[in-house]
Amino acid sequence: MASESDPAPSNFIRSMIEKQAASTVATRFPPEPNGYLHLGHAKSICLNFGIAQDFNGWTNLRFDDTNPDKESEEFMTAIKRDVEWLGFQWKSLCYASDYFDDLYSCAVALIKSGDAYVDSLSAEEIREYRGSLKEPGKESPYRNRSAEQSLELLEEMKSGKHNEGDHIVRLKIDMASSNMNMRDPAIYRIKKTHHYRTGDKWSIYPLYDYTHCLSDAIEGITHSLCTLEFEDHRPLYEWVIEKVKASSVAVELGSPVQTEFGPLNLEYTVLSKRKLIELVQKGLVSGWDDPRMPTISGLRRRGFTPDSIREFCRRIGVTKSSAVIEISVLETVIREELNESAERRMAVLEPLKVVITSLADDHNEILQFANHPNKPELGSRQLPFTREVYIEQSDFEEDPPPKFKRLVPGGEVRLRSSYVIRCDEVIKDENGKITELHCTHDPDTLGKKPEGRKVKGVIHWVPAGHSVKSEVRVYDRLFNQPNPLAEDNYLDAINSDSLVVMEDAQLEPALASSAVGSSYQFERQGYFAVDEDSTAERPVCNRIVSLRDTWS
RNA sequence: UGGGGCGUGGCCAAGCGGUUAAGGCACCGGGUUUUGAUCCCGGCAUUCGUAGGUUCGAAUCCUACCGCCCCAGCCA
Repeated sequence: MASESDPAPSNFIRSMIEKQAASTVATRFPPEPNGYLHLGHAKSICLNFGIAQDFNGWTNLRFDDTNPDKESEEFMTAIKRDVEWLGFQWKSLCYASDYFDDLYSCAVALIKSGDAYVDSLSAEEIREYRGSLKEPGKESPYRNRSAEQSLELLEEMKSGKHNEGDHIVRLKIDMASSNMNMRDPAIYRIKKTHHYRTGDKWSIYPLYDYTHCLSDAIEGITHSLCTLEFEDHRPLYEWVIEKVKASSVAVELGSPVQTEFGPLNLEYTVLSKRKLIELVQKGLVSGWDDPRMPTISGLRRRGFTPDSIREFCRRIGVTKSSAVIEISVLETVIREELNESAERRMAVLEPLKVVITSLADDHNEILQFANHPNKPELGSRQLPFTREVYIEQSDFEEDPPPKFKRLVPGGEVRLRSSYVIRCDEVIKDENGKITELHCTHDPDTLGKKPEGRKVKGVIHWVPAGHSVKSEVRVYDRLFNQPNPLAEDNYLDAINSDSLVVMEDAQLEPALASSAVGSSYQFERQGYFAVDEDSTAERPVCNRIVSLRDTWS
């Protein structure tokens, strides 16, 4: 497992910073509070906070709250929790809305300097005037109206005198630019929505391209790291800061530099907030923290740890290409961590009763079980061995496939940390369904190999009268396609078997009072975490990940 | 035939003119094992999208071509 001493791997951003020998490295993680954080954000968080840490700098958490239609306090709360849970501390908690007054002053200054204007074209007209990828746009007839007139209209927009869509503030750049972002981008729109933080003060809200760069500059961010899709926005980012600096506004601005890195893509899932919102809203998952979701909260509930997610981010690297990461990378990081740290327990997910006829009805032999096969310091626990036990249905086959090394009629198998048993009789009901097995045990096999023969198989079990009935939720990938977006509709690729509930699982008694969130290895099956749906009478466990399986 | 990016093994990814082309995941052996787990040992790119060129020497420099991604929200 990765330790704190594992150095962050080299990447192009770190190399760049090393060459710069900058005095400070100031970054920010700037989510819009319109949803929950997911693995893609984790990559950005680890990059932004990690790189600042390593260069003795700092990182702000900034909510990009410029679109009150979609944003809420619930999301801000969840985001803060997730960043902290991942193990990072921000220097300042900031909000783009903190800068609304400054941003407005800057807009006034840009109008005065002739770098912005109020346009009164409709949205459709603006789209037509914008031209296409291959054809230049046309200038709005309002583009050259006087600064005084624009200022007057802006003031009216701000005070709510106009309806949404009536006017808009645009930068005056170049309608013929080959970069669409430079064709007089909009920077303020009328929106008469209550804002969680600023209330009803504003009836205009600034747009991303205008807000983000200035927010970075105001906070003194040195390295503004974002994903590849914003590459085309960089010239605009720089243009805005330069023009505002050249104006006479009394807003102090630093000189942030935007650098873009490749977004994270993970097989068998989707990592776009819009689509995750859709999954939640359509009820295709139980919520943002559904253990199948690639959200931080979903992974946490599933049983992933902050360390494992940070290690995942370390392993995938940071480059300028859009990587598609195999799911095995994620599975491996949590397996590696839990293999070291998780205590072993026995649990039978689909029970089959076994009667050991060679034992007395009241046989109750206390056996000792190591909590970890390679770590004696983790201690041991006791488990009674009784006449009736449960084994896994899949550990018995009347007609076994080749190389099957579990229990078969007339065959022997080792009950884990206990005795070797032989299957004497298969009991079935009138439908031919196996209801129980009658076996005999070899009393001379506790802690030693049987005489004169080899028993290859070892299976897990629980004592029938002493086990705890519980619900075990076996999760699988949410989509059945490596790339759900390759479908016409990605929802067609939803895996209908992504959750299988084992209603009759039997846990060994030591698991009865496990704390919510604690995780264990259920021997031979995988790693499981105790879910928050657990009750005192009925624990609920989530399968985090199966054990590696080179047989089936 | 608008602009911006990216192409190193199945998936990531180091590499920055001289290395036998790191490492991880995956996969394939073999050993240990009372978890078909773990652990251990071994294998896994004569080659860096393709074709030319520069150079004593190229994944690294140049040229052309090919492929993939992003951009026409009053979203971020």
